[in-house]
Order: sequence, then C-alpha cells, then structure tokens
Amino acid sequence: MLDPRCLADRRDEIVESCRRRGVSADVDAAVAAYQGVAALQTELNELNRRRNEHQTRGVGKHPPAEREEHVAEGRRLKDEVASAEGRLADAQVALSDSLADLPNFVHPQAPVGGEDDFRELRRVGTPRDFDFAPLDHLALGERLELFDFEAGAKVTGQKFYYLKNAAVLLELALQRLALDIVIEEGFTPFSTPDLARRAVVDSFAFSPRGPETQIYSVENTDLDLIGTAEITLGGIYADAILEEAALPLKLGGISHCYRTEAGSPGRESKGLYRVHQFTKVEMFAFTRPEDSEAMHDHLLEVEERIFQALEIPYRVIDVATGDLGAPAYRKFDVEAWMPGRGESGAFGEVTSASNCTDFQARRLKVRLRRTGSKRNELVHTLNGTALAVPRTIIALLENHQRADGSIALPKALQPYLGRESIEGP
RNA sequence: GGAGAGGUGGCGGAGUCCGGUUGAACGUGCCUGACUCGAAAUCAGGUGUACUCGCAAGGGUACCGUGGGUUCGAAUCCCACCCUCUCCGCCA
Repeated sequence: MLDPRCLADRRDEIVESCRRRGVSADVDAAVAAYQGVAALQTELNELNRRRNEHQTRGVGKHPPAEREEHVAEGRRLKDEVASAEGRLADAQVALSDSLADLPNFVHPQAPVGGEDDFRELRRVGTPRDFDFAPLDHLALGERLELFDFEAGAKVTGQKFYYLKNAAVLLELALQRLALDIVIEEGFTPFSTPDLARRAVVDSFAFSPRGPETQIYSVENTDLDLIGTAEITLGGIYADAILEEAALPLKLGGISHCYRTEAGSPGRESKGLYRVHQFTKVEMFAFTRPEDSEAMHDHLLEVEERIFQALEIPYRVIDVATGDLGAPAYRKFDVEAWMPGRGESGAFGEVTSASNCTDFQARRLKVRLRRTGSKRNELVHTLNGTALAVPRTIIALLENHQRADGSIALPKALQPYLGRESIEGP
C-alpha cells in the first residue's frame, strides 16, 4: 500500500499514476480518510492522557476522598474513550479500504497503455526455420507420452494434468538447472510451504480491480494454497527490521503454485499454458531503496541466463502501465518463442520480474535500519520468476523438436537428464 | 491427535498466585563520554517499535505471543486462537 502520510503531498502524482494504469480510484477520499484517522488518533491520545492522569491519583497512597474523586472521573472518561476508540476503528477501516484501491506509483519510463502497449526491449536468439511442419507441445507430448490431461481432468479437474515418462525427469531437471543458476547468482535456496496463512497471503494479494480471487482456500482452516512462492519467501521477513549490512537479501524458492484461473481454456491458453497447478523456481529480493532498480535488472539477467542456457529464443518486454499488478512499479517479462502457439508461432510469457518498491514492504513491515540513523525506513521488494516448469516445457519441446517428433535437449540440460534427447516412452 | 509446561525489551531473566505511579527489576550486550600512550578494567550517561501533535527542540499515546472480555485501572483476572518445548500415540 501507499504511505498514507504522503497522500496529500503527492496527490497529483497518484492521480496520474492511476490514470496511466487505467485504474479509477478516489484519491481525495483517501486523503480525507487519513486526515480523519489522524484527528481521531489525536483525540484518543488526549483522552487517554487524561485518563492516565486520574488513574495515577486513584491509587493507594492518596487520601481516600481524593482517590474516589479520580476513580469517578476515570469511570466517566471510560465511555468517552470507548466512543473515541470505536470511531477511530471505523475511520481506520475506511482508510484501509481507500488505500486498498490505490496502486503503486509507476516508473516514469514504463510505457503507458494497456496490455498491447508494452515496449520491446530486445530479442535474443532467432526462431528456427523448420524444414518440416512443427507440432505444438500437445501433439509432441502425445507422441512421446509426456502428459495426461484426461487423467488430470478425471481425477482432479479441468486444467490439471499429469506429467509422465521423460516429462517427469524433465520437470526435475529444469528445476535443478534453474536452482543451480540461482544459487550461483547468490540467492539462498529454499523449498517453501505450498500453503500460507490467509493473513500472510492477504498482505501480498492486493487487487484494486475487484475481488477476482485467484486463490484456493482450504476449508476449515485459515490456509490458502499459494499462487507463487513470492508469498512464502517474502513472508519470511514480515515484521523484520533488517540491518543495512544484511542487504540486499536474495532468496530463491522452489514451490508449487496454485491458481484458480477462472474461465475456460481458450486457444491462447491450451495445454500446459494455463493450468491450476505448476512448479516454479522463484526469486525474491529485499534491497535498500536506492538499489532496487539495479536489482530489477539483475533479476532479469538471471532469467535471461536461464533461457539462454535452454537455447530458447525470447524477447524482453517492458510491461505497459495498464498491465502492471497493483504492487508493481515496473515489470519486465521474458516471452519465449513458442513455434506451436497461434497460427505460426508466437511469443508467450514465461517469466516476469517486478519491482514493487516499498509498496509490499509497508504492509509486510519489513524495514531497514541504516547504520547511524535513528529513523527506520522501508525496504524495497522485488520478485522474479526463475523458471516456471509447464511453460518452459512448452517452449523447450516446440523449439527443439525434430522432424521425427523427438526432442533434442540443449547441452546445459543434458547432464541433468543423462541423455541428449527425448525419443519416446 | 492426547497429557503437561511455557511465550516479557538485542539476549538471559524477574514480575503474573494477592490488578494500581512497571515500557517494565536485575544481569548481559551495544553506543557515547571520563580515566589511559592505547586497550582492558572501572565510573557516568544513553540504548525498543509504531502512531500522533510540533518548523524544530520536544511533548503525548499505544504495545509484555495474537484477538476479544471484566475493571476507574490488566504483563498480572476471564475466554478464544497461534506458536514453542517435554512425554505419549500415529505416520513418510
């Protein structure tokens, strides 16, 4: 969330960032709500001060008559305090509702517009020129008996799947490859829980565009299945005060991700492209405010390094303001070339790196203690996908397929699989 | 899952039975100053977080696992929940 104290000062800036995002939010209502809270807080403080004053004189060593007087006054103030507390609580709810509608600021260089208005930063690798008609991952998977969507649907539901045969090993190999690179880049590896307390999930899942929940909840518990290890990694340091020397803090997490993905699978999201459960290696970083942009670039570099190792052509885009999540100040996506996507191949999102500045940190209460400074400040948080298994499998199969339907494995992956290609079951 | 014990400031650890001037004894760590050529030891002072008022200096309020309740007043009493430890059971 935004700093309620900066609302009035930065009002025009906030209005502008909402405009660029295409979000309608009542900034002035938030300003007013904050002022209401501050006024009530002051009022309550004063009442408490008076109450405390009477209390210290209503104690044993004072003469009984005087004592009675102060106790009586305290009794009277009790109602006033209760009333002020009630009004303050209401005002705080109003403020927090108002704040929930306000997304983060946007980076001045982020392209303004909707989903299609991204800026392409670069292309790496060249899509192959096939001398045969390339298949999509579903057809390849069928030939090689890699997936079972029917069993997934039967046992669990639509958009669930089984991996089979070489795909099982491939899933492990991809995770390990990504993990090894992430560790080499200085991230501390974690294997995280796949569930988290609702309260923790809520401190990440800010959706200013309505309660379109993406999250599965577990009945009769206060647990949700996580949509990303961002939650379980970032949550580790909730409420923490980090020493300046401890930053940047780089975490790498491996977890399953669960997303309800309401709506039926269309042509753009067939097969493994959009599924309810998948395995992902995630990166998360806490930095000093002045370091977050460099860290953002770093996360992107690691993501690119992984796709280069996999010899998959991709492009990097600077996501348009209208397509940023509420917490993101700026977001870079890596889109891999998928020969089986669309009519004759298309780019498909495989990773995403976001700089959330202090937006998440404020709710998570992750602060930074500067050496020598007495005032703590908020850290910046960033997250990036190292590797999401299903979409990577799509790109891998489709790009490295051979005329006979087998798959040539990139060199970097071969040691993890102990073979040079996937020939069949 | 069952039985028991417990969650207090950076750490250790009082206080909780018998509610009151306790943001919290004591110890330790840390910072500053004095002494010293320097260090140790010693002495003096300082040392949590958040909110709020204030240009500032500074003032005020809240916080003893979390959330409710009783009371003029709660770290202390009551209820619920979370977590940790020990023992038993169960399980990969």
